[in-house]
Amino acid sequence: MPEKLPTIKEIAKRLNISPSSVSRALHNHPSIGISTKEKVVSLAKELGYEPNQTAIFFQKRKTFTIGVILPKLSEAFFSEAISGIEDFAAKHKYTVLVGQSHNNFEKEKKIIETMKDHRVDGIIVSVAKNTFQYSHFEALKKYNIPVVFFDCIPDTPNIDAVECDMIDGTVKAINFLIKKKHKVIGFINGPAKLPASQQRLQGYKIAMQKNRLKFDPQLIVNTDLTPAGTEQAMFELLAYKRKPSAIVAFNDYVTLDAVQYARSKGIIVNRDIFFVSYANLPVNHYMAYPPLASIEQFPYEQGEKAMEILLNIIQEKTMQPVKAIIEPQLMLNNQLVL
Amino acid sequence: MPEKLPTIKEIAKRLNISPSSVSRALHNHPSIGISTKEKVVSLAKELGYEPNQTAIFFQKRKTFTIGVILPKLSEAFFSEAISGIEDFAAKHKYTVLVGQSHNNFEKEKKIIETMKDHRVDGIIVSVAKNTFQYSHFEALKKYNIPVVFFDCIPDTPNIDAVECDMIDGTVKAINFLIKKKHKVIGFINGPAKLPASQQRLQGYKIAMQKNRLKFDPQLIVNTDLTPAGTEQAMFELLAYKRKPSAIVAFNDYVTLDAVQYARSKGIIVNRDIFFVSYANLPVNHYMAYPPLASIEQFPYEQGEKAMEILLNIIQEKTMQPVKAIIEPQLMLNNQLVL
DNA sequence: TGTTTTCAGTCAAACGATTGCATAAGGTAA
DNA sequence: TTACCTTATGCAATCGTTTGACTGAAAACA
Repeated sequence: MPEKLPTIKEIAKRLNISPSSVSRALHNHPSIGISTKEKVVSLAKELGYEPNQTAIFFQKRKTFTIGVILPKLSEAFFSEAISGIEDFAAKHKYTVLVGQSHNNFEKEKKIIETMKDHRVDGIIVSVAKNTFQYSHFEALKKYNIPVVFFDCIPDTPNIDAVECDMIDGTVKAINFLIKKKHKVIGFINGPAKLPASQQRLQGYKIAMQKNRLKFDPQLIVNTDLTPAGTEQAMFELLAYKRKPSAIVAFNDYVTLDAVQYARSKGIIVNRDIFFVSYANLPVNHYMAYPPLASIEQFPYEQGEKAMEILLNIIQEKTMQPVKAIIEPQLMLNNQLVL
Repeated sequence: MPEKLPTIKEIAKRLNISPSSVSRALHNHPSIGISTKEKVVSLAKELGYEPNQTAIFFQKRKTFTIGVILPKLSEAFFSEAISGIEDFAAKHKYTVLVGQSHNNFEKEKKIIETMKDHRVDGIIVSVAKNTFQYSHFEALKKYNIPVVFFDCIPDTPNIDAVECDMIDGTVKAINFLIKKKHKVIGFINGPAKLPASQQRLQGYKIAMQKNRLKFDPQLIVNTDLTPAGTEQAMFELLAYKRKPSAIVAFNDYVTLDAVQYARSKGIIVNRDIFFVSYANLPVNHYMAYPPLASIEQFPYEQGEKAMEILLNIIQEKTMQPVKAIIEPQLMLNNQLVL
């Protein structure tokens, strides 16, 4: 049943020529006679010859496989991103090995280990939310495995990365709310340690300043991204004497929990209070109380771009570290807000 | 910079012994002297030796990689399933290559091709919604690549598969509604060709019969799973003179669209009409008008099980085709409904 | 005709690890 | 002392493909 697959050697033997000639015939090498080439090609087709990729991987020290490490595939942002990566990779005959870190540092390290063993040609990663030490990525240099970061990227110099300009995104969000006459704007930020949180905060400050509104630190609360953390954050915001009329939240998942909390307190969302958040989840469309607007970060495009950069590094087209910036857009019902 | 990694040969040369001895020393082969073994092990550690997996893959004709083909990672069901697969695989030192078919037959074929080229040890697949011909899976037998199906499985005999008993699931859903005094129960089924639709329909009939309710074919409509298709289906159901007081929908995404439509027509969901659907999406929790109940299909467990079966086949522990049935459960606010 | 070019192909090594078989050294028993 | 066994190790083939160096023959040129 498990019949043996034809090899180059087999073809060579049958045609009484050397394996090297077969190999060259199949690769259109110039120094191979046309008649031999035809014989080889037709016999190869007849036998259903297919090159043994594992042999080639081994021989070429290249696997045409790239590893992708993500926190969670179940977040729409990441499943979109991986589609971008996969599509771009497939176009260039690369395949994708996935690993989910579930935002766990140890797991992330283990995945890197496995991918390194598998000799992937490169890795694309969105760093786990509680990874604050990056030596496991540094270690990959020794193995000549390039890494491209996206979304959640370390604050280390000289790395290749794709990121969305969250300062700009936040400024857009705040400007939008201010245009809608909101003056007291709350901000539920993520964990303070996160670069992503720091960017958002910076954007918040810039936007308030530019609009000559007072920056009130009490309007800034943090969530650890769990529902409980978000509820606590909401509680604090709503208890504050300068109660915000609008809230910018770290992402749509936080918004979901925040809206839930507000509703449970009898607050009517989109009347008593308005939300703007990051991500532009497809489910927003179905929500009864969707955020007023959401900052689209174009995960698919980020994935594509990351893969493009990685490929350039692998093919040694790029030497300098590249940092690609994606411009986020404020979306309202999937329409661009200008 | 790209320093060469140490190999068995290198270790052998340094210790003036043969590569075979090194290999055996590192594998605790019985016939190796204790002193040599120690020398080898310590030098290996010192040099940071790591076996070249690509060489081993090639030599052993085994890649410790399995392919997973799914319609879309962005559906929560599949991202959950892949977590189950990945976790189980990781435990057994396997890695996972992913491909998304986007429910496209051609793409599915292409992915299989690539995975075959990569010499994966096995494949787990949820078949694309418009694949009705399975020769590309059959072809894998020739390459000795076992396939385990889950979720969307072909109606072919003698296949290995994990599936959720949707007849049972549908019966549970209908019984639940009948207990709630609903007598006219509409049913938005998926494309009639789909085995998944056929099972659901059968469950519907069985449940109606058991409860001595008349089976009314006009209460059964189909959607092609697009929002427009679902709207049309809803339109027909609501226009029917025996207007249903409850609707069972093919899955939560269909429900999302159906609810949207109902709301747009001024119908109050969970007062004028009730929904029960399949999938138990996490977002249901956040919906203002969630389905009354949802049939949980345990995607994580399905993934795990599929991987377990596949591993058994790869390790030749199983010879007979296995069909594992997962029992679905009706969930209400993430609580089991009994 | 003799010399150089070109063509069409072969040889053998290499990639890194594994493994069946052979063998040397040393020990033991008859 | 001889025969035999054990233990530790080496040899060489193998997995399938690629590739630099080489060769023999024919074609082209002077």
